[in-house]
Amino acid sequence: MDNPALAAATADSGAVLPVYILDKDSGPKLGEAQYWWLHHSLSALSDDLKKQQHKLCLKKGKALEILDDLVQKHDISAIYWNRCYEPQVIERDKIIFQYFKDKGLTVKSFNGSLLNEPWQVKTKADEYYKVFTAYWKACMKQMPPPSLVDVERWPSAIEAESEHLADWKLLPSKPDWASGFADVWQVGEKAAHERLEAFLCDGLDDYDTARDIPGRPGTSRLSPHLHFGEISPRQIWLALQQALEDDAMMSRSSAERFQTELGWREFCYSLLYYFPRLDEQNFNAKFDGFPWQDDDEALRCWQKGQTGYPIVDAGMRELWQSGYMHNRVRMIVASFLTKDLLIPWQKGAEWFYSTLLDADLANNSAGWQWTAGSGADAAPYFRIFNPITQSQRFDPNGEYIKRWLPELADVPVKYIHAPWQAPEGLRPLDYVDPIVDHGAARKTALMAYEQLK
DNA sequence: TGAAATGTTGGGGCG
DNA sequence: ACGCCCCAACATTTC
Repeated sequence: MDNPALAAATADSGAVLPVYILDKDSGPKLGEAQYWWLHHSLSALSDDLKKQQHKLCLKKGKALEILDDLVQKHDISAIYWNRCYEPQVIERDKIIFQYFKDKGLTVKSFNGSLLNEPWQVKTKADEYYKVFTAYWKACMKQMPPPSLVDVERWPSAIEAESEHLADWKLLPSKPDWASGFADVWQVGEKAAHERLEAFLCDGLDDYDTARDIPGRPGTSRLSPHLHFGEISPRQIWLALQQALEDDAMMSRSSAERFQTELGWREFCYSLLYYFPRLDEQNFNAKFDGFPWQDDDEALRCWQKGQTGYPIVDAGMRELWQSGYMHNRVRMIVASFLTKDLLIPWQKGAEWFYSTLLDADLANNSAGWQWTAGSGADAAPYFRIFNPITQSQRFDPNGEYIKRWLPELADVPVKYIHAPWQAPEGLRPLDYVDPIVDHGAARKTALMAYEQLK
């Protein structure tokens, strides 16, 4: 456990009341798929607290009103929480902070989910960083060695009336589109740490190269756990250092690469903090004049995984069925949406947000702007992925494609990346033709980009 | 954390 | 033996 708010609360008080508030209006934004994760995560947390003779209090509604009610009913004198960084949540929490402070309560917030707070990493000119490498260099130079805080002694429990998790109906029922999730994911703090251990053991050494091969389990798959706070980046950082000490043969470049990915997460949080409209507004204002096409039909093809490009469609099916998509494929499908289809990146970000279990406002928004070319330290617009070349390079045997597109099971490897080029007899019958010609689409995109200058 | 177009080089076939 | 062409392989630039 690495929960500074809880650690401080248990250390300071004679009794604590752990509470989770589902605040749909002004709390952290939840994607549709994430309600499934939230259900299981709260269930696991509740079980863990039970083992300490504590009861998790569940409440739904406006956070301020709920807290105010609990404070009065249970004679509460202090409120502690770990900070969230979504702009609207920052605003909400500022109000809550002041409200209870004025009432004479002790109110404290803590850093539970970042290695560095956004305001701790600034340039010499006191500006926030807009280039990742400079940002990360500064972090590595100044970053304090992370330390974990744990509950040392559980004080007595305050029992409050709790709503029932089942009544919240967070799980989808008809239809149960989450049926595939449980095959792939185990939710909760314990599962998160088992995942980390497994990755450090089997995945880290080869991370540098395997991370790009979607057919292989080369990534950590920790992102949903990180998002929901089931594991902290500090825990990951320290475990990584430990693994390096324990195994002198461990690949340095792989470990550093993985650290850098945590760095990107922090960079995204910093961008969102200083550019609060990152999820809707072009970071680079030049892109405000970009001639995007609002093609709903093409958008639907992309969402359903029916573009005719196997690597794109496999990714979109993986997303729909498992609530996740491999990072390499995220870049490919995002490039396809914004450059081959010229659909605004916000539409892609929205779809990702509603379908990803790891949907995260900072990461998702920054990632989409990065691909679209409008972001901070973004890929230049003319860097257009070729879905066929990418497929050949990173899924050479079509393993990933065949896993998610069963209708291509019998297509020979030679044609798996571009089945429309197969001779008549080998062409799959129940697979669509490409909705655009990549070569032509690329030229159109470059012409559209010219208009920005 | 690209890809395509264009430029350069060097080896082999061939007259 | 020599120059010429072809073109693959690699490097550079351009989008």
